[in-house]
Amino acid sequence: MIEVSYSPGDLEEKWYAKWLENNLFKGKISPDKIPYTIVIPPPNVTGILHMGHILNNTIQDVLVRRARQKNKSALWIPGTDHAGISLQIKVEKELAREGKTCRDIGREAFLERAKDWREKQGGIILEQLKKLGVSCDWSAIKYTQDPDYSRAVLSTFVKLYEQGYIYRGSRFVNWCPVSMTALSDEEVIMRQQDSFLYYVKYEIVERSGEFLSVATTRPETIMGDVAIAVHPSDGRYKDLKGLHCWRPIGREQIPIIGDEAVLKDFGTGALKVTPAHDVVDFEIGQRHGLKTITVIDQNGKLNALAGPEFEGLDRFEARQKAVEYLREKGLLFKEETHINNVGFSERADVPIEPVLSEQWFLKYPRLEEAKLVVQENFIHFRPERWAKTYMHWLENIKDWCISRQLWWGHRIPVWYRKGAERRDSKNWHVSVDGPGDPENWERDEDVLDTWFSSAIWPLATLGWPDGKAMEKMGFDYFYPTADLVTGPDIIFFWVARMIMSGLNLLGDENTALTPGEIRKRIPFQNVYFTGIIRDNFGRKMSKSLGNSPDPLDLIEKYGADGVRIGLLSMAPSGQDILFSEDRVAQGKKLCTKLWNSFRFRQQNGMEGDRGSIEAIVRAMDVQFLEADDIAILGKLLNLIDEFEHAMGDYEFNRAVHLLHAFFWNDYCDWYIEISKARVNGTVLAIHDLLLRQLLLLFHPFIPFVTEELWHGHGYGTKFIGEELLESSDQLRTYLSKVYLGKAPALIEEVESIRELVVAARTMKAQFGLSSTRDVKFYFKADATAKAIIERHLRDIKYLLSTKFFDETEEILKLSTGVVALGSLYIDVAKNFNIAAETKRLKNEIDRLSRFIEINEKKLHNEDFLVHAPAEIIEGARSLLEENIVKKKELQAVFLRLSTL
RNA sequence: GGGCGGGUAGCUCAGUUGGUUAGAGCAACUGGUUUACACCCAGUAGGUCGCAGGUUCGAGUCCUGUCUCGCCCACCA
Repeated sequence: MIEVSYSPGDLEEKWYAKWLENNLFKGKISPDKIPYTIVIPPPNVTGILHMGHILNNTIQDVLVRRARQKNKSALWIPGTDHAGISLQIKVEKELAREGKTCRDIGREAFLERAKDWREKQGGIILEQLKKLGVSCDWSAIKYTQDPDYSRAVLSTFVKLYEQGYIYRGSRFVNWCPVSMTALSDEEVIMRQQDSFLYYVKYEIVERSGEFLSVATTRPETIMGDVAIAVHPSDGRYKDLKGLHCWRPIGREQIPIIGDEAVLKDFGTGALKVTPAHDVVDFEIGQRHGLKTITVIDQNGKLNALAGPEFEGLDRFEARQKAVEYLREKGLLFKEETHINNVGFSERADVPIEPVLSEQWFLKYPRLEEAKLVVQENFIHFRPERWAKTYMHWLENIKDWCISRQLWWGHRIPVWYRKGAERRDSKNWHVSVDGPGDPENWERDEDVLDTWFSSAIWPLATLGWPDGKAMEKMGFDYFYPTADLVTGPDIIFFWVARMIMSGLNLLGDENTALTPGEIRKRIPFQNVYFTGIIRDNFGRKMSKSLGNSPDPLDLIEKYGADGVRIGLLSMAPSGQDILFSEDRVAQGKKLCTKLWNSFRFRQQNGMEGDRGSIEAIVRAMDVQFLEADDIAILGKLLNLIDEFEHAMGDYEFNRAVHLLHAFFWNDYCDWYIEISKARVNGTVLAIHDLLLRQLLLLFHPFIPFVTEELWHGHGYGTKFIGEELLESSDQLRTYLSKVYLGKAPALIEEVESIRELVVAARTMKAQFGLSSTRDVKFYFKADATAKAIIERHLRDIKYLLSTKFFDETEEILKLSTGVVALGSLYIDVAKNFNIAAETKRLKNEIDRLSRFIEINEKKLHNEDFLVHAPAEIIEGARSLLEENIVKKKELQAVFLRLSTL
């Protein structure tokens, strides 16, 4: 038995605890079952739960629960990510509030604080996810800095180093002057900036008083200029080649050179060459053997080489100062507004500085194979179009700067011989455990990019590379994982890198990648990219905008089930999602409605055995079966087929919509209502069958309420999550005595009765008659239709609240409704408004006339008759006939009206 | 500059390989407590499918162009 009212809060907490107690989510190695594995995209330990997590994890939970229903052995591995820069920044901010910096307290103390922080706060997000009902195997939980995981990360580094993919080099990198670390290209966000283009006068040494105009957006780097470059073929500057000009700040002679990299049509066609602070300039410098003058340090401040007036200034203050200086000296031709693209540091949100520095780089392994596995659908992207994005990235890929000048993270497993030249690899020791004589070595100070450790998530969560751990976790059984559910925003950061890691790190390096071998190595078979959740104004939901509702508040208000199904119903596959709380409210309404439909069943007595499908079918007495019963069962079978199809295509919103429509419109609004006119054991058994299957179908989406109802109605003693879902074929077998072969015809029959009832109700409503008022109805129909109507007479009368629904030979009443089965008449003398009714009829007749005209033309068109398939022509023909009859009927009434 | 996605009812979106009279939810309006549910029931109204061409017997659906919004990629200082 179930309670009168649905209150999600209590029952959700109750069932989640029971599920955990009974180890329902434990991944088991069962050789007789097909494995189904998902690894969670590990949330940042610094993150707070947002709507994106809710969507993402609901989808994963639906997939995992469905897998269990299909008798697969499911394993969903949860975990968290140590969030390198993000946590480092958090701790630094905490220190700043205490008036300290990380350098004040030193590396060891800093790491202690970071660990404290993560221990206190890092688990919160997973605890919050539990409220959503996620069926993760919590015994398999993993954190990217667990000792075994860290070893896996370092092993990966060592292996890639040994394979020759990792190297150390001095290159231009994206430098974040706030975090004081190098970043990968992916961590740089290009933004359009309104800025100024300054045209600066460079006096020509050999021609005193003559100036060259050079356009720049960065006057603060003038002190680092080592040349002025023009395009060799630029006629304007032909005669200046070989001459020199005066650097306007830090006055010195610099050469005028020709270089193809210069664009003639930008600015004045003359480029100031500042090799230390621009990649193109650096390359020009290399080509011409120019020196490099660094005037901006790694903290974003100008140094002594910039001159005493600029030393110590921040780069943006320096820009202002340089402009003022030039203006005072009359060395500015002009300043114009200019929109340029500036790279920003993703985390610190400041412009990055291109800086030449010594870093560790990774040349991506298995690039070609990584393209192939997606192109050839070894890994299936959904929606498929993301494959293009993926390919484009791989085709234009550059080596990955993996070292970070941070403390929080996996420290690079490289040691340098003390006092020896670090650049010489002879003085390196690269291993997971370090050198045997540590006193002679010093370890690299830097840590690895967080994404470097994320790249092996599907491997290391399953114990890789430790043989024993792999066996314990069932690596051979559970790998590769089945579905990865994530956002397209991390397709480069994470998805692509996982694919390359799997292909490169598993198996023997020299084994050919046959299709079989590829299938063993890929980390997942499907990648489902969710949409990004946006607010009502189309803005991305974010903390800073404060436009994201707190998921926990929503769960409090609507229940986890309501939030889950509401969110899925608004999540079209692959499209961004406009969040609306309204939809979540509808999710709860659905749960409430489900609850109440069970109460209807409950009110009619709960005797008998409902513990299995067999028992329920046994309670059906064939002689009491009516058209409606067979029709609704037939519809259930159709629903299951369509539902399975939608789920197979990962179209969750369509699947939810199908369930919703069947449950609400077909089951509640129709079948429950007509059942009220004839409650008997057979009808109740049909209700039980429908309710039971609905619970199973709904369960992955709304696990809590379905669990409660399952037990409340005694459909089984096991948890609903342990039950297998019957296919439509299996159900057809169970229901073999129910004449399901007749279902298609009966579904159509019931549809025609529904149409008739709707028309009759509309007639009542049009005359302002209460839907409960007992009005006399008359109908006119041919013999076949009459037989159908009479078969459903009891239901019709019940649904129309009328005692009188009878045949008539002639048109004797004044209002009419025409449906496929025939014509309906109603006596409405008292409420009759001739004008209104005439107008209604005229509109309807006009509409039909237009339709008839178009279709007659169509059916007289030779080309149509020749080309169109038979069923289309037949359909058009019968529809035309139907409408001609309708029109005639209406015209007859119309004529009658006009004689009054 | 290149690529991708969207523009269908007031709002949010469905609309399978072209094929019967373009659908749903919300909002609006009208009427309703009959054996679950007012978090409900019954009904009404509302759309030249961004625009212009083209292909076709037939186009929301395919092609071309165009406008518009959003996202991703890209070292014009």
